[in-house]
Amino acid sequence: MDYNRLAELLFPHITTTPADMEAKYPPRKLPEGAKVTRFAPSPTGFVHFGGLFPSTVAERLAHQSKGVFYLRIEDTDAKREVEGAAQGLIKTLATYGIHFDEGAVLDENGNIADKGDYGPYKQSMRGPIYQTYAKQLVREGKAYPCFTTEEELDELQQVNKKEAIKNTDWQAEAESRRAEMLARRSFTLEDVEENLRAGNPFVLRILANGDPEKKTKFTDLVRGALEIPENDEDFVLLKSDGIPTYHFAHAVDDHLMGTTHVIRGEEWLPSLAKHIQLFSYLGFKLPKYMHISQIMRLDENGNKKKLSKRDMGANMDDYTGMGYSPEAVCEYVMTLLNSNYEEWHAKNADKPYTEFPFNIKKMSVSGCLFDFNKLGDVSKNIISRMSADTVYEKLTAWASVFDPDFAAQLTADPAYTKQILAIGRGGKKPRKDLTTWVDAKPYMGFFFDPYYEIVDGYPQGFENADVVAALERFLATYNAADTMNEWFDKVKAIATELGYAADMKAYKANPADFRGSVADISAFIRVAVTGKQNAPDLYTVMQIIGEERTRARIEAQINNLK
RNA sequence: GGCCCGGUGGUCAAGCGGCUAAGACACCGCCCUUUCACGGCGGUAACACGGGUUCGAUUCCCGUCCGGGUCACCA
Repeated sequence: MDYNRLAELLFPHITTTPADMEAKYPPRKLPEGAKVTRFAPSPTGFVHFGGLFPSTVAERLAHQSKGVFYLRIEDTDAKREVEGAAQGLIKTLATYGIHFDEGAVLDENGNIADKGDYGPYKQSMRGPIYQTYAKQLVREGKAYPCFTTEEELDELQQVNKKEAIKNTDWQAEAESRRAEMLARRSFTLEDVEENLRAGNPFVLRILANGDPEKKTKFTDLVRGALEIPENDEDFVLLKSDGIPTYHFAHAVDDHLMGTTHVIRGEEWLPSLAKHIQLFSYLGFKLPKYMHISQIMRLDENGNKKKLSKRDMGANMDDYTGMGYSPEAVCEYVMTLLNSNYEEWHAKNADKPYTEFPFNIKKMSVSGCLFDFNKLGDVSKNIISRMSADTVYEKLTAWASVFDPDFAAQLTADPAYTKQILAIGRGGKKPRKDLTTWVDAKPYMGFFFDPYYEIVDGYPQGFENADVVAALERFLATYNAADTMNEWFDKVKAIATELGYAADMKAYKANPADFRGSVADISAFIRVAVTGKQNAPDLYTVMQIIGEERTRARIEAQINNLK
């Protein structure tokens, strides 16, 4: 067969050569050891937790090595593309600290633009580049056109219909596919000319020369030594619209763009054979690969499943609404990514995670379960270390979007709100009341009159009259100017007066001797003032709320209970 | 079903031929405490199984089992 002729037939409009491309996209000039990595999402939806993973690794590796981290939009499947998804991706990634040096960026109008010398960074704009290499492969007899239509193929591939998967005769399936593939390979130039004249679309397939019985040794940076069977499948390089498949685009782009480390999910491992073959056909140097294990969730049968779009916690845009700050999520990701992160963080509590020396060798090979408990713990610690001012800013920013009514309360008197937020904050052992911003309202809502309500009720085992008696005495002696000790002494005096134990030890020794304890008296007052049985230090709370409102709340309760 | 990857407590995980098998989260108990939140102390709980190799296997090899991934003109 005259392959040059075939190439001209197939790609008459392509006049560029691979050499032209190499000249246009020369190797990058970077210091020794600098890594070039990328994140290459397809704009089909939101950023997935499972996508934040590899992108965090890629970002860390590039920036830690003074290399380049770029964004490439893999929009080769027009059918699945979602309007505006690429823009959303960029914004979401940015909130999680994923910033790109190069590639697709948002311009001032919010549109996707290119930044850097290796573009375009949208694959749909790179048709001629791919076709240049495609033409070359045809010339070399390494790729061929296939005029079999998608519909015809579908009939052969009932295997991929999920429902049929169990009843499939795999043996027969494989054989018929193999036969089909071999049949596709035999054609004449005349066949091609005829199809072309008839306007029939074709896909370009690789002419696979591998023997799956033969394994090639391969080293993955996270998984170590691997044995990859050679590829013998004539997979598609160019779809009938002239746009490449992932495999082909991966080879051409990562070569031309100078990617040194390909970081992607482990679902790509089975395709690795194809990529090795392609790079070899194209005469490209194979980049280093890291296949990151996936994040899992538990299904109803207790089995692990890969975290998918619909799962809780999958959509990165949801975390904000759930009240998690991006720092918390990033730190949680780090704990999963590098097992020694927590140890480092314990010693460097004040440093941002970006200073952590990220190490490929510390990455886990097996997929881990998403753990909200752990995320919560990380988040709680982060919030506890913030200053009252910082919490005020973040909380009000969050509330202004997700709970405007609450935001209005919080910002009505910033000094007041900050006083509340300062309770137990600072010092070695700060309180850890807030796991997420969502917790703030139930925790501190009672400080604001509109949210004050009796939610817990008074302690069990007491009559309303008991509560009223205690509250009335308290009101009679209450002086907002008292110190904490004076204040509590008065509470104790009330306890004694009403037959409650003022001393907890004495009460615990002989509970039957008393009506209750000073703890109960405190609880009565606490519920009256805060509406809850659990709250931060009562004296402090009353100081912040102020004498007038404290009295008003207690009086209202007395009237209510009478 | 073929191929590939994996298997240490409920979860995340240290471990790299010799240890009473770390630590963190979660859970439970005790202490502190007028409640809560912290903090302190302690506890329950693991090397999937069977064969090798070896003086000795969680660690190396093989098999079994289990789990995951993948088998498109999707990425």
